Amino acid sequence: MRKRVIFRVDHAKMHGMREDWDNLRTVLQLVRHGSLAGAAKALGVSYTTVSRRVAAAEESFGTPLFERLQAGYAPTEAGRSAARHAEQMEQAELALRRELAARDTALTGPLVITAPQLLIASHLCHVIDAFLEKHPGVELTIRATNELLDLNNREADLAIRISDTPGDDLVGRRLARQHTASFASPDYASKLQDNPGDMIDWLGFTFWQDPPKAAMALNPNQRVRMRFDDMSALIGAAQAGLGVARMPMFVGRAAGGLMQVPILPPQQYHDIWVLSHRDLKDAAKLRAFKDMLVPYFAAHKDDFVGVS
Amino acid sequence: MRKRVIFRVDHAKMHGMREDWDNLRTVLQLVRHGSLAGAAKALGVSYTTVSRRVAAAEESFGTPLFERLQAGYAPTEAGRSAARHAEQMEQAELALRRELAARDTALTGPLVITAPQLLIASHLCHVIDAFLEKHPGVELTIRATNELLDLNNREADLAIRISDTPGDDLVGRRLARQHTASFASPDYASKLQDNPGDMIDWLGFTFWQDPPKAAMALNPNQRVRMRFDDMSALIGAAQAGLGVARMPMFVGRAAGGLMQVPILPPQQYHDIWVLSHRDLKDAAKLRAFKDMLVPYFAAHKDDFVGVS
DNA sequence: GAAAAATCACGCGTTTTCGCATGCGCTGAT
DNA sequence: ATCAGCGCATGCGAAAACGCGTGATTTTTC
Repeated sequence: MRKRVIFRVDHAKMHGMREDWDNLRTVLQLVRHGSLAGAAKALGVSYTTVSRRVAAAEESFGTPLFERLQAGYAPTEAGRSAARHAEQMEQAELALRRELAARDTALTGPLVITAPQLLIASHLCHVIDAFLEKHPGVELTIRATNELLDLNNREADLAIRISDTPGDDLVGRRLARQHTASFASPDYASKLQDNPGDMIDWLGFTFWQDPPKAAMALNPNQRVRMRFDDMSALIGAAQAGLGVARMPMFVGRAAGGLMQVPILPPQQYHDIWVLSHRDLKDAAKLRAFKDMLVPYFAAHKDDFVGVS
Repeated sequence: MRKRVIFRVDHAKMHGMREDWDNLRTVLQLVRHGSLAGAAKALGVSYTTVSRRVAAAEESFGTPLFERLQAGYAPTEAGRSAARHAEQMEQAELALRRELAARDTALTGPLVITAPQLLIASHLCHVIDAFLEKHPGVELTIRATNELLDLNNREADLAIRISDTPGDDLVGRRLARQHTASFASPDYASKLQDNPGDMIDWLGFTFWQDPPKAAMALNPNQRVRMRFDDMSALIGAAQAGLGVARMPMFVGRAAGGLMQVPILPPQQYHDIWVLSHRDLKDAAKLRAFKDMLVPYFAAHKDDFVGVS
């Protein structure tokens, strides 16, 4: 009895107090965020706890991992090393979570998908509606953003993106080819038609310097009147009749109060892809969603390309 | 204020209750040991805690990891998968601990070395004595065994072994070449000398079938009288005059009451090596120890080889 | 075939951990 | 120059985790 206790203590001591995998996780987040508060938010605990766990980790490793500065916690060389290894541990954990998620054959529980706002509003909402109708047990979260969420991290299980570059560890298939075209309000469109020589006002993105080169070649009397950093705002301006905007065909068609103008013929644009992590390729819920997504886009493929 | 709290909750929920790296460690040990009690002993906690942590892990992953059988906990396929990934996490942790240990330049604190019992008794004890004299701050643990301890695991920091095969990730250098020779008690030795034609009784290891082939070629009148699975026992039998034993030169010389007999000339045997993990090659304490070890063996190299 | 050992589940009292509140130093803006 | 904002340390009460003891069942041993 007594001997057993002693053995236990010896064992733990010899192998150096291994009570600290969670502490390593904390160290990793603290290195990433640089402050107790930031790490605490990421971990969902109070910063007091972060402070304590880090102290415990330093105690366990027998070496300081951070310098306490006024501006926050700065990792020492040892701290950075700890974070590097903790990152490997995190990768292993994420791989495990993916594997377990892939093994799950139930059509219930959480599912996170991400897609561009405008594509959700115009088309995906119908797919989502039908999907939930068919599988009411799925707790669907939709992250409407153009940002590239990290599918490794499982910030999302499935992404619908407008891009040509899937990225590592991701697999996917093309849902549709699409074109861009020029759109304007009916008023502005008829004005253009009636006065072909008038100045054409473009509504562009912040990174546009000049009107589209191909358009300038046809008619040099054009300018960029306003620049936007947001697609919705740009659409609103076009609807208000402020000028001509170049946008994906499906966007212009879905937005009310816009009509296509023949200033520049439809042009090939980035394809629409559905992407998921390789590990989750055959997960039941993802497959079920894709099985509705793909036929939908096949049936509506004309929405995305210009009539020739 | 309120919004922040909500965000925290959402965040944690979305990423699936990541409070469980320590729980994964528990799952790994439970898969390894197969019972709550075994895992608990390895972790230094009570088996009640193991049970709770495993339940928490299953809750977190949303899938059973073990089947509760009468005989213990049997991992499910998901449980085995979790253990595989947890093993990777463990490797990362061990690599980190090695790296931090290597970075430690202080000549204080724990140091674990392992070596064969007989080599410690005859020679290493002097090196160890001098080392501790010079570096009294080092808490030295000596694991006297012929088993191959896991240097990855840091069951030992430094190993002195009689072997030709260092193994992966290990680096080392040769301390000495050595010979084996035949030894017997003085009584038995003089009996052999006086009656050259008599039967020679060998004391061998369990895996010996016959006396050494080279000896048989010189004189067929020999047999293996007893077989041992323990070197100390074998030496004792030789000291008691029960026969002739083949052993490393340094062992026969160090054991009292034995003398070399010319039945078979000294033969090359496995070299003596000092080994450590590649990551720990330049750790201060290890280097300090090696810096005393190597000159010692250089000065005593004649102890290990036969006079020609 | 019965005793002994080992296994897990459950409930209770204790220890540990956690989160909140307060206090202090620094930075940057008004 | 003063004052809000951010960041960390510390103390205290609440909550969670832990270890122990008990009981039921099964496997092993004599």
